[in-house]
Amino acid sequence: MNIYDVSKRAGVSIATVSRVLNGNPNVSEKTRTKVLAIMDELGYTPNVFARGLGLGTMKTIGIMCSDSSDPYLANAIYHLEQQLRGNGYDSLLCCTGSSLENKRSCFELLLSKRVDAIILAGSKFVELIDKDNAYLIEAGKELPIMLVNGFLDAPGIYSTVCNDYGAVYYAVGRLLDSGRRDILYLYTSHSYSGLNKVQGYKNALTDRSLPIRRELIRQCAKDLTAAKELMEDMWNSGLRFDGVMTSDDSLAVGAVKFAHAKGMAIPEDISIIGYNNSILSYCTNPEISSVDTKVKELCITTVDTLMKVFDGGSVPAKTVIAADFIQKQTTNF
Amino acid sequence: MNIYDVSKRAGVSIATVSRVLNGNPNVSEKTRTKVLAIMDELGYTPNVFARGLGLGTMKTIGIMCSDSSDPYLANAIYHLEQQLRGNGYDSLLCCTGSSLENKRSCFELLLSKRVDAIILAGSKFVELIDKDNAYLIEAGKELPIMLVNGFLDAPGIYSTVCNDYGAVYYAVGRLLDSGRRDILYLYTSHSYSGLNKVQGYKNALTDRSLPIRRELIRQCAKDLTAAKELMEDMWNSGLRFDGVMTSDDSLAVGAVKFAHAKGMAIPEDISIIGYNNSILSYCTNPEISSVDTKVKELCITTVDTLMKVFDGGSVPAKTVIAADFIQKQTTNF
DNA sequence: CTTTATTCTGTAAGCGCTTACAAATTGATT
DNA sequence: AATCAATTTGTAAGCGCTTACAGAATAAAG
Repeated sequence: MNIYDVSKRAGVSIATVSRVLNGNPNVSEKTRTKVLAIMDELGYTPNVFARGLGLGTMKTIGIMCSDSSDPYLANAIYHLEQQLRGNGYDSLLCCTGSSLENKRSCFELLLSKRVDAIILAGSKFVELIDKDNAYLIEAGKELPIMLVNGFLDAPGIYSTVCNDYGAVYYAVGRLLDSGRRDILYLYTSHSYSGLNKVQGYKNALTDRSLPIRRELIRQCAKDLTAAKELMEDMWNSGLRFDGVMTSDDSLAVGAVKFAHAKGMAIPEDISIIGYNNSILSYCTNPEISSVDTKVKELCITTVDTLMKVFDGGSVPAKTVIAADFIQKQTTNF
Repeated sequence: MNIYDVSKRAGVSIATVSRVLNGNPNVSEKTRTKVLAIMDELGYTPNVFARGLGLGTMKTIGIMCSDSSDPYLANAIYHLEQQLRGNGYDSLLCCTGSSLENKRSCFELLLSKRVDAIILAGSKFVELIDKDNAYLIEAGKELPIMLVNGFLDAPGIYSTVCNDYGAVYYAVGRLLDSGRRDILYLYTSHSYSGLNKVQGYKNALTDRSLPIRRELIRQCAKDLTAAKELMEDMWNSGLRFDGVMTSDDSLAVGAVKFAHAKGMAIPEDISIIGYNNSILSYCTNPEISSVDTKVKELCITTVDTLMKVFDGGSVPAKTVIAADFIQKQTTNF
């Protein structure tokens, strides 16, 4: 069942059938409806490979993420896929894990599959593809590259980011203004957004003429138990804090566990703020106040931007989405 | 840059280059290494579209799931993608949501993309594609269909399922044997696995000559709050229970919230058992005892089976994976 | 040094589609 | 009725690859 069968049955040439297939306007209304009817009757589906060969594209977008089972990324993937399909594009998914080598090979895989664009979901990408980003910058010349929560200033590379700096600045500011003084900052990685977040933390302090204490800024694996244990270690070594700002909800859950273990009252003895407002922040008791990073909006914007790029429109290299602070039960300001 | 360039540069015909590309043994070692060297030198990547046209396949598997942001499915997708890529296949992802219409159109989309097989992740599929499954059964004649946690007895359709019946039978049995008598069973849907689970619950009772009380078997939206509120309604209307078995961790989290709200001690006043042993079950205090459904193993088996199908080997229509009960803090038997 | 079997390589015909270009049809204008 | 422009259609040449088949080269055997 191919274009020949349709053309024969409809009494036209394959060129005409192809034109109908591609919405070419140079087809009389009469033949168009006729051909469409035949296609329907025969249950004809154009062969995507042949189509791809001719057109050089298969309307497929590559999505790369480190780990699709991370609640935040899982959410992003869902929304990206929905938006892409809504625009007639398919999603080729690649989960890279965290090894640089794997990231590279996934990227090349997608390129070899001739995807029309690549979306890098998650901020841990940019700085890991390679040191000086030469690799990504080169790729950006070949096809559009969309960064979700990452930024790289180069032609063909477009970013949609959340206002992480502002979100943390605000949240930590509220903690400080409500009288907290020793605020621990736990983060998972020094990614693009990670750097912005920590800067928000620092500036919230300095803008209030408060000192930045390096011992209160700590990296931690994205793991409930790791966060809890790190805090216990810190506490047991004499360090004190009455507030915790985190770069991810999972760390905040660990903080709640820490507080429970120590018999501390939340938020009276210790305030805790999560990040991403994922389902995790709703599971604990008390529920964790968290920053809603608007994943859905981020994804919609990313895909919208991509479509504009395809249409040849001029689009901003970077779009910033405003985050929301969601007050739940681990803060009381 | 195409196969011609390579052949010219290597001083051989395109047929020979193609043979090298496809690992055809009818190439002398000398020419093979030479061609490979040239490919490498030129950075040649075969055009997948042309390849697909010639071979009729692009080594791509379609993965369908209702919602990739569900923790369980997100995990499944991750492992499926990893396994598939490890076997040289790409993953085309489609998130269908729950509407039947959407499921159908996703399925047809994947078919039209000429994927080599379709994996349906999540048990809510089989019974929703259509009433009598005629649709799926028909598709199974065209290409392999793999069901993860679903079952349908038809040629070309292969299932990998978790022993849900046994898992629930065991867990509820332990609750009963530890003296609990009024065990609430909350489930999200009457999917294939859903039916098996509830049967496990029932048989655990009847095998102990205990009555099945219909008012203790309740459906509930897969939502923390919904579960909590349902339980409150039941409790407030006078119903009493000292144990809760759920078909999903999210419901169990809701149960923990209910217990907290009522000031009940866990597990002394009420035992709670989750399902899937997802990260949610580790977030609460106390942490929720849960059934580990071995997603990774399930996915590995699914892909292994698929590869065997491709190789033409005879494979069982259904493979069962044993679940594990993970005792944490919401039970004490 | 033939002859024959074996291994290796090249030729050319697709795979199903797109599209430039030419040809045919239609309609408007004189 | 003849002319020309505009619209619609068909022809045929790719797109880059695979593979059946034929032909060349090599090796084994006489």
